[in-house]
Parts: sequence; structure tokens; C-alpha cells
Amino acid sequence: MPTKPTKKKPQVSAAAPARRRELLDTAAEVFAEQGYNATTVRKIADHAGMLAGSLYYHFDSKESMLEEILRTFLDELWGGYDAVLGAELDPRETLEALVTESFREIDRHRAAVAIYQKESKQLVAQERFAFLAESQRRFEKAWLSTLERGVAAEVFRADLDVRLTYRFVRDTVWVAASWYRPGGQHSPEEIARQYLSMVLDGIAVRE
Amino acid sequence: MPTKPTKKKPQVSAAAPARRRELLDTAAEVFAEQGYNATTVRKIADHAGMLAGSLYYHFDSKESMLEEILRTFLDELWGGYDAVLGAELDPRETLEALVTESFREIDRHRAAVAIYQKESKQLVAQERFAFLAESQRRFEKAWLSTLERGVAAEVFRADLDVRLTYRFVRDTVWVAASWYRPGGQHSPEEIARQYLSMVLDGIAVRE
DNA sequence: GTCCTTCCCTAACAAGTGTTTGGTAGGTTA
DNA sequence: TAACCTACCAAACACTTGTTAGGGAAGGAC
Repeated sequence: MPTKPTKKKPQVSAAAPARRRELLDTAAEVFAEQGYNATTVRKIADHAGMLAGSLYYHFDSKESMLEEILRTFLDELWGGYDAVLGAELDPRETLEALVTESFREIDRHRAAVAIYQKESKQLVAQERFAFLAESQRRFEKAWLSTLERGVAAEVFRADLDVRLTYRFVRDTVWVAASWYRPGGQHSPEEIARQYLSMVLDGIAVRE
Repeated sequence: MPTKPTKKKPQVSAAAPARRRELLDTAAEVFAEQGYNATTVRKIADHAGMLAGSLYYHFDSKESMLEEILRTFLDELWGGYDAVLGAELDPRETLEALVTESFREIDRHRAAVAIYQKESKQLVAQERFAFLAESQRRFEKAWLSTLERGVAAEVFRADLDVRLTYRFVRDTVWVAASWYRPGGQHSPEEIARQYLSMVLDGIAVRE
């Protein structure tokens, strides 16, 4: 067995992820609250109880913190989504599972979702954040195909514009991150249930 | 008739509003596209074909531009809303009229709506933008009372959480400003019609 | 012509920005 | 004990930020 050939590079390797995660969590919360551009590294350091320069022992740059926050979130999100999409459920069950899974992700990654919601549109232009565009494409494909399958199977109405419906559903789900608070009155599952009831059956009383 | 007692103050008075409006429109579009904090006064000046300092002949500050953009939008918005609310329509008609009016406002003030959507949460904390908080209260009151009237009149379902429903409806309507493009495939009225159909009757096929 | 207003430019300012460099207290290893 | 690594601090760097002060060209009023 040869001697260790490489020195540890704390800013790059996945070693000692504990403190790193901690700092990313606080950074994410400040980003979500104040907005990425309005957040200075000094504010992040304040919330973490250290000085601005010390952050650069753990991270290359402010931007790389943002990237890691979003990447981590999207990785977990697609873990859940792929499980749903691979389960071969019927269209209605798929939609219900996707919505429920989404609210669960909001519960777990509230800050990251809020950041994604606010900043992704501007970030996508940078090649560093090109992975956001790919995620959006997969996202759209998953939802649109589910809706179209439902229309074909005559469980969803055919007179609604599928693309418009997709946008409405998508936005309403994710924008919930702006008002949702973990530990509040409603659990993610309860919110999903109410939301699905509204979208599927409408709020009007049937005559 | 006495001689003119006061000199004109171009930065304050409502005189010569033509160029002022023009500049505010371009500023609003840059704010909406890049975000308020990420937008520098130099970028605004670029889009307007002038230099950064020249903006200060027309406006006191970058912040006052933002304030005027939002105030102008909210004034027009409430003009439309008050007309609807004062018409003494029944709950369902009121909801339909409010939604339709909202999409019309998005059509007319797309940039301002996008800015409001992105920045209002952080701005409300400043006392300069306290009018945003008051608008939000009126907004919530108008929508909640409409929904509650509908539940009382048994035209809206009683088993849905009114507050949750309000949030979903509110968010979906306004977040449309992020993807809506004037002159696109759908008119504001068409989008409102589709949206109302979804929210009122649901997307599921009735058996 | 002269005066005055409008509208913009040039050039700079102070404050705040992300980031880097060198150093150091404290624990771990040899 | 000596060497070393980890995680941070202190102080500065170059740059960008919103904003200001003074000036000047164009054009209408007199």
C-alpha cells in the first residue's frame, strides 16, 4: 500500500462535511430572506458567528456557495421525482404523488426552493448554472407528459390548454415556499391534499 | 397677478411627465429582468441611452424610481379592483371579475408586477415602502371576504381551508407575470377564462 | 442679439463589495 | 518536545456601487 499521494484540499473535497453543511444552511437562509445579490458575505459570516474572510477557508466564492446549495437541493428533488416517475402509476396517481413530493421538498429545503424561485431565471444565463436549465427541461417534460397521459386516458379534461395548466400547477406548488413555515398549522401532506382537491375538483360546489 | 413665486422643481413636480414615464418604463423592465439589487443605475442609463449621472436630473435616487414604479402600478390596480368590489356582484362573479382584472393588470404592467412579486417581501420592512403592506392587507381582505361570502352562499366548497385557497389563488394569478408576454398566444381574458375554469371546476373529468 | 430653462455630460466622491494574504490559537500526530 | 493540521482572525486589496457638483449645448422667450 503506497503512502497517501495527495494532500487534502478542504475547499474541494467532500471531507469534513459537517461544518460545511452548517455554513451552507445559514447561507441559504440569508439568501432566501434577503435575496442573493443583496446578501453580502459579511452578513453570512455574521449569521455564522465569524468574519467574512473566514468563509473562504471553506468555499471558493460566494457564487460557489449558491451553486452548491442549488445542486444539493436539485439532486434530492430528482431523487424523489424519479422514484415517483419510475413507479408506473396512472396519470392521476402520478400527479398526486408529484404534488405531494413537491410539498415535502419545500418542507425539507424551504430556503433552497425560495432561492431557486427567485434567482433561477437570472442564473440560467450563466454557463455555471446551466444545470438549472436542464432541470427545468426535465421538470416540464415530467409534468406535461403526465397531464397529456391523463387527457388521453380521459381522466383529465381535454378542453383545457395543457401548457397553461402546467404553468399554473407548477407555479402554485413552488411559490408556496414563500409563505410555508415548517412546524406551522399544516403538514406538507395536508397542504398537498388541499391543493390537489382544489386543482382536481375545483372550488365551486357541484350542482 | 403676482409674479411666479416658485421655481419649477423638475425632480419633484409632475410637470413634463413624458420623458419621466419613458425612463421609468425602461427602469422597470431592467428591474424586472435583472432584479432590483442586481440592477445598477449605469445599466438603466445604458438602456435609456444616457449616462448614469443624468438620471439624477429626473429622479432623486434609484430607490425613488422603484417607489414610483410600484406606486403607479398599485394605484391603477386598485382603481380596477375598487370598481369590481363596488359593483355588488355575487361571490362567483366577483371572483371571476377579480381574476380577469388581475390578468389585465399583468398585461398592462408586466414589469411592475414582476418587480412587486420579487421584491415586495424585502421592501415591506422599510418604512418608505409601508404602502406595500397596506395594499397587501386590502388585497387579502378583498379576496378572503369574497371566498367566505361564496362559502356562506354555498357556491364555494366549505371543506377547503379558505386561507390556503386564498394563497393558492393569489400566487398563481400574480406569478403569471413571470412567464406572460404581451402579444403572445393568449389574451389576458383567455388566460383568465382558462384559469377560472381550472380553479372553479377542477381539471379532473366528472363521472 | 441676450437670457433662461431644459437636459444631458464629465469627472469625481465615499462607502461598500468580494476576495486575498499572512498570521495564529489549539488540538492531533509523530 | 516538535511538527503539523484545522479553523479562524486581522488587515488590506482592487473594484463597483449610488450619488453629486460643475459645466455646456440646444432652443425657446424677450
